[in-house]
Amino acid sequence: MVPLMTERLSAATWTEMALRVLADRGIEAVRVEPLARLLGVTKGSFYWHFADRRELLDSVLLGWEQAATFDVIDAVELACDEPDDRLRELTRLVFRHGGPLDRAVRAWASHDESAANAVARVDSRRYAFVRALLEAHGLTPPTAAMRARLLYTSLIGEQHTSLKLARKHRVEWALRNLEFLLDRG
Amino acid sequence: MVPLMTERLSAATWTEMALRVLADRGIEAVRVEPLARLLGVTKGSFYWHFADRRELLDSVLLGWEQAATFDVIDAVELACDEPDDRLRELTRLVFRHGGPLDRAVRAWASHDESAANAVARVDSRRYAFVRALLEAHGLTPPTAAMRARLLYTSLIGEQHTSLKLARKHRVEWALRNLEFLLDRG
DNA sequence: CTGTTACCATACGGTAGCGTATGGTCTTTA
DNA sequence: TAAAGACCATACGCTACCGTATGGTAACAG
Repeated sequence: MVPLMTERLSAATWTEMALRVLADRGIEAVRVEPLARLLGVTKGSFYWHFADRRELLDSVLLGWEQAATFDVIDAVELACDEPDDRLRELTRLVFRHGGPLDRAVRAWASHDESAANAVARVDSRRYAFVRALLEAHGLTPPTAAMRARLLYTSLIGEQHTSLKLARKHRVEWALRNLEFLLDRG
Repeated sequence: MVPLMTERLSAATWTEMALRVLADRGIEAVRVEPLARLLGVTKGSFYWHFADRRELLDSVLLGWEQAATFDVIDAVELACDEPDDRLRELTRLVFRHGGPLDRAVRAWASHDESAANAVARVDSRRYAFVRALLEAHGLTPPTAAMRARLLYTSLIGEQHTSLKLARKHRVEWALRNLEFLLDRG
C-alpha cells in the first residue's frame, strides 16, 4: 500500500468513532477491525493507541459519562433560571436530543458491570439535579424525592418504550404531566 | 462417544434455555454451540430442530411476547378486581418479578428491529391495560391517557435505572407515587 | 424382523475478529 | 543531517462460532 500519511489519528479519534458506532449499532458493533476500516486505517494504528479492545471500551464509557453528566445539566442551567422552567427545558431536551447514545449505553449496561456502574453514577447525579429543582420549586424534601423519582424514571422509560405516538404529542403529554407534578406537590 | 440416549430434546427445550441465557447474559450470549454445551448435546441436535440461529431468536422473541403480554395482565386480573387495587398489584409485580428478561429483551430491541417490534406490541398492550384501569378508576379519557403514559414509562424506567435504593423503599415510593396519580381532577 | 423416521454425534470448511511481531515511513529533536 | 520517537501497514497464529454433510442409533410401524 502507498503510505500517503495525509492524516494521523489520536486515541480521541478512535473513541469518538466508537461512540458513534455505539450509538447507532450497539456495543457489539464497536470492534477494532471494522472501526479501523471506518477510519481508513488498519488495526496496527489501534494497538498503538490502546492496549486492547477493553481499553477502548473504558475510554468510551468515560467519555460518555462526562458528557452525559454535564452536557444535559449545563444545557438546562444555561437555558433558564427558574426551577420549573428548568424542568420544562429538561423534559424537552430528553425528547429532542433524547439519546440513541444514552439508550445504547443503557442497553450495554444491562450485562456489563463497568457500564452499569457508569450509568449508576450518571443516574444518581441527574436524579439529584431533578430532586433539587423540585425542592426549589417548593415541594417538601420527602415529596420532592419521590416525585423526582417518578419524573426521572419516566423520562428514562420514554427512551426505552416503543409507544407509537407522534413526537409532538409525546412532548406535549410529558410537559402536561410535568405541570401536574408541579401543581399538586 | 457412547450414545446413551437418555433424553431427547425438543425445540421448546432449546427455546427455554435460550430464554434463560438471554435473561442473565444478554442476547449476544445466546449462541448455538455454547447452548448445546449447556444442554449436554452438540449442535447436530440444534440444526435438526432449527434452520439457523435466527430461527431460534425468532422463537425466543415469540415466547417472550406471549408470556410478557398475558402473564402480567392475567396475574393482575386474577389477584384482585378493583381498578386501583389492580394498579397497586401491577406496581408491586414490576418490582418483585420485575424482569431481568424484560430488561434483556429491551436491550436487545435497542438495535434489532424484530425485537423492537415485539417490544412495541407488548408496550402497547400493557399501556392500554393501564389506561383502561385509570379510566375505570374514574379519570377522564384524556387524563387517563396521559397519566397512564407517565405511570407506564416510569415503571419501565425503574427497570433500567440503577438508582441505588433499598428495594423496600423503591416499592413504597412507587406505590405512593401511584396514589398521587390516582388522584382525581 | 425389517424398514422408516426422529434425533443426535462427528467432522469439515469457512468467516470474523483478537492480539502480536516486525518493519516501514513520517516527524521531531539533537 | 543523523538519531530517536511517533504512527501505521502487513502478515501471522489463534479462537469462537456458523452452517453443512454424513453417518449412526434409538424407537416405532408394518
